[in-house]
Amino acid sequence: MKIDPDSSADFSAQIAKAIRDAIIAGDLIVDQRLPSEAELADQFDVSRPTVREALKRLAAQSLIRTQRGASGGAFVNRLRFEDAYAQQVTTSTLLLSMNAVSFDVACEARYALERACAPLSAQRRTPDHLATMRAEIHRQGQPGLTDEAFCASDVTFHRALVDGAGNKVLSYQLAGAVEAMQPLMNMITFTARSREEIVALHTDIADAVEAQDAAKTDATLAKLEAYTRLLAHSVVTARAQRAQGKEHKTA
Amino acid sequence: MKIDPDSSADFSAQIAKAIRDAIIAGDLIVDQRLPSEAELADQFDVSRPTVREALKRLAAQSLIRTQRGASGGAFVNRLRFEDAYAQQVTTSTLLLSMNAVSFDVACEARYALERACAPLSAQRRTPDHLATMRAEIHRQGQPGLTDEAFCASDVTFHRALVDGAGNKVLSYQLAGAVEAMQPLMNMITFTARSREEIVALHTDIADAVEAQDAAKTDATLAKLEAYTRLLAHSVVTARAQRAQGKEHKTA
DNA sequence: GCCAGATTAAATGTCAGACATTAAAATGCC
DNA sequence: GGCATTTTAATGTCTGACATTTAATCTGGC
Repeated sequence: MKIDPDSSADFSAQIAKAIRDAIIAGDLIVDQRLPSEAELADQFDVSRPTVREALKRLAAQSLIRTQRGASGGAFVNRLRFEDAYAQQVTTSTLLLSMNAVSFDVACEARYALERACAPLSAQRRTPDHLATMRAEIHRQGQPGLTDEAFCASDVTFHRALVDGAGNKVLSYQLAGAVEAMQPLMNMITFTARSREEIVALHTDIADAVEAQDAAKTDATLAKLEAYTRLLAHSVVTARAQRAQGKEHKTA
Repeated sequence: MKIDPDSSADFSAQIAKAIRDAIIAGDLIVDQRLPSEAELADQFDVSRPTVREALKRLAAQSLIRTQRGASGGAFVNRLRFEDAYAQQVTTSTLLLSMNAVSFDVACEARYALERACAPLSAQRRTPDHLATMRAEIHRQGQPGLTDEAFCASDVTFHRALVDGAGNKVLSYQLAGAVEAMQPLMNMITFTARSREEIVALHTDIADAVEAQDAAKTDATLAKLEAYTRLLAHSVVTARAQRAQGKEHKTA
């Protein structure tokens, strides 16, 4: 592992890349200890602060963990699904907000992926998953719930549906798609009427999943997607009308 | 934004979190310049190296970029889909390899997600996507292709299929699932016979997508998934037999 | 011989100050 | 007014030191 002093990239970025590549290639295995910062500084012929910057880059990606004290150091981290979830959600959320992704595009992606899980979930869901779904449906029906709490419960409901597929890779991939939608969903005002409608659809989904009816689960999810987009569009339309009203006033 | 000197976490981790949260909350907007390192060091009451470690953490997640020189500094980065792809692929690859995810689980997730895209792709694919798919099919039929090159072409083919859906969010989510499978796929030895079979299925998919036949696209993908798993299982079986053979010898 | 407590050592975490390098902005000259 | 030069403000890097944490080691008493 060497770095190029003439490269335009920072030393710390080059060192981080070298170590990252070694981890991906399997040259460094899980729980293996890296050389101490001083030794790495010697090896790469840079100072310790530079090495530290590189290690912090890797720590930010959960690729290593550090431990203080004697027999401490930096260790290759076993990347856990839970760690990856969090990063995925952050990244997905920022992607949507920073790239002006429309509600329709995000919604389409989310439901397309979720419908991919539905047949598997109908087949394999456990009583636990069903219980979570029922509990969230009940919560969603309670009056006095804020829109944010309603959205959060919605996320939990859909995660239970996805987790029902019993495939950790799928759950991981979907975590981003479902949770990243939340800020967009929060723009919607959920009236008593629309909550009623959503709770009814959620109930249909839970029933279909409980009955292990993949086709009905899929069909109901399609309905829910259509209804969600309808709600979002009505928000946009209302907003546009208000804006036009203002325009008339100022004109 | 403040940090807690009594917290068990590093200062640099706390500072990174504070800035990251500010970005997610929208308090810092895209292309906005952060205070200089010296100013941040003053604000948080830490030294400049500590601030730098925090900034490197954020840079590793592509949340900021830095520029040298006068009127340089750290700027909030617009997180691009391309940047996010790369991180997704790295993370997904490591997740699979470090958590001993079985071929079946990964394969199931991948095809479930891909089949979610298929109907949309059949509907919206452009001539460009079809051309890419045809070109890769042609390459896959050429003799003398290494297994690695065959796999790489396979990835390109499937990415064209996914991109055909014309939904950047879907493409982003799928990038990880498809590319992360590559190391697992590379375990398979593709015989002339199996390549022929795969090329035939790919051709069927391209035909179905060109004909905008969503049902047939989906059905053929299902066949391809079944065949891929069959190939993988035969590898596992062969390996087990060899192991048993050895056992007999040594016994 | 064994265990509890004190000591030591090795590592990361943090700081201070300095210099090098870069690139934009200000300046001055013609 | 335009071009070359200088200034300046920022990041990138280095050195050396001290603080803190933690495991291993040593030591003394029983």
